[in-house]
Amino acid sequence: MTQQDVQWSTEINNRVDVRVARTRAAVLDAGARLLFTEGWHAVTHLRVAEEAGVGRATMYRHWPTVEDLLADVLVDCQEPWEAAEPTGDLRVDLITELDVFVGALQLSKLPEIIVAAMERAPTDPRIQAMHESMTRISRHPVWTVAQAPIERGELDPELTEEIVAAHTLGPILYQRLFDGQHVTRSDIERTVDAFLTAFAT
Amino acid sequence: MTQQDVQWSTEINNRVDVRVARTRAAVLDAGARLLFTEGWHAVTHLRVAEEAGVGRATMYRHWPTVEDLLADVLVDCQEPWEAAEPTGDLRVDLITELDVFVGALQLSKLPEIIVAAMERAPTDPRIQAMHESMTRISRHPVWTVAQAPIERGELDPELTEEIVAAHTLGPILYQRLFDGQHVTRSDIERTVDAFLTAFAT
DNA sequence: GGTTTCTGAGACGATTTGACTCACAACACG
DNA sequence: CGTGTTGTGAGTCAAATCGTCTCAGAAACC
Repeated sequence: MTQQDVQWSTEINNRVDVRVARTRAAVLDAGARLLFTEGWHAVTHLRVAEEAGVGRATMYRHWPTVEDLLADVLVDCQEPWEAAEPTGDLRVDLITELDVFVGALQLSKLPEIIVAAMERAPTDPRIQAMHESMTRISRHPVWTVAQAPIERGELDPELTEEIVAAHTLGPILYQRLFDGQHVTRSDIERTVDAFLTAFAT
Repeated sequence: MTQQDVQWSTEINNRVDVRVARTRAAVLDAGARLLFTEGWHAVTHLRVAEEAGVGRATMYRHWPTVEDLLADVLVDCQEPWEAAEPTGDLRVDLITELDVFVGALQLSKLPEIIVAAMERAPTDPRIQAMHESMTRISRHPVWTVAQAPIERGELDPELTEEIVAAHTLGPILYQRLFDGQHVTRSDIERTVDAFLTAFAT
């Protein structure tokens, strides 16, 4: 990187230059659009610059490498995970959470993001970190719901966050990734019931 | 494709030219190596040619596009799925099959292959077909084992191949893909027991 | 041993990649 | 509201890559 490290300091006095904000927004938006329509190999400086109506040089100023760009795009297009209100009924709450999960899988392009991140994760620590954070975020809701029943002894006390995730998110994700088909309400209920039957004490 | 379609007909009188075989073997081997070490974006004509010690022109002769190349690499590095001898004990047989599955996941770079295939599948019908065949192959063993008990009424008669796969391979694959950690014997047993508990009649 | 045919080296134009410059417009700040 | 600062776009540049093609030589086939 011969060019000066941070000439446009992004924020001065805690204030972001309007132009910078505009550029970033346009680019990240265009990047996400390309990622979802053409796959992650379409996310290059050139393509995104064209798509965003932004100069190519500007791209390189903000994101020196493709990894910088892709990492930002991935972070940006992660929709916030709205936590559902727990009713106290474990079965109902699990179904609700998995419903949200499936919604995210279907509406947003989470599978594409997951795959893109997984592909790059081995080589890029930033994306690896993002992948881990995504994993954590996705399993947090079901773990939160399951935690109390475990402590109360209604569920197998051996259960860990990883195991709960594997047996609730796992089957759902498998169906979405490999069968491609829509994950239906009854798929969710079957998964939850199987989990409860197997791990209820 | 201006160059004549098949000048080296690959086989003459059902016999493959030794040189062709050598080249193909070297290239597919190098391609797999690159795929597993640097990810699938490293599988380009140039890189593979260097890695395999083969002329670049030769690459283009055999595999005009990157998709041709990658598809062949993927097909080639799929190890044959040796079917285990069923004992008749459902639990034992399922554990055995999942053991084989986990072995394939750990030894071969199946996850990398899966991810690579998934990434390209939407754009390339050949890779999509390969992805589907891979899916079919992977779930065939567990389905075979589960089928008889279902017919005998020992397992939920509603069970389909997709559902069985989702609830056996799903959790295992999730752990491998997202936790990255080694899938242990007890993980397999837990998965099988959960499945049996949930779906035994 | 003669013929076929596969290979490697290299050349080629076209395209892509990063890096850089510079004039200009838009912002921030007094 | 004017002035100085700073991000931006257009465009240039060398280097690398892509896909194609030619050609001589080596090696396989018969």
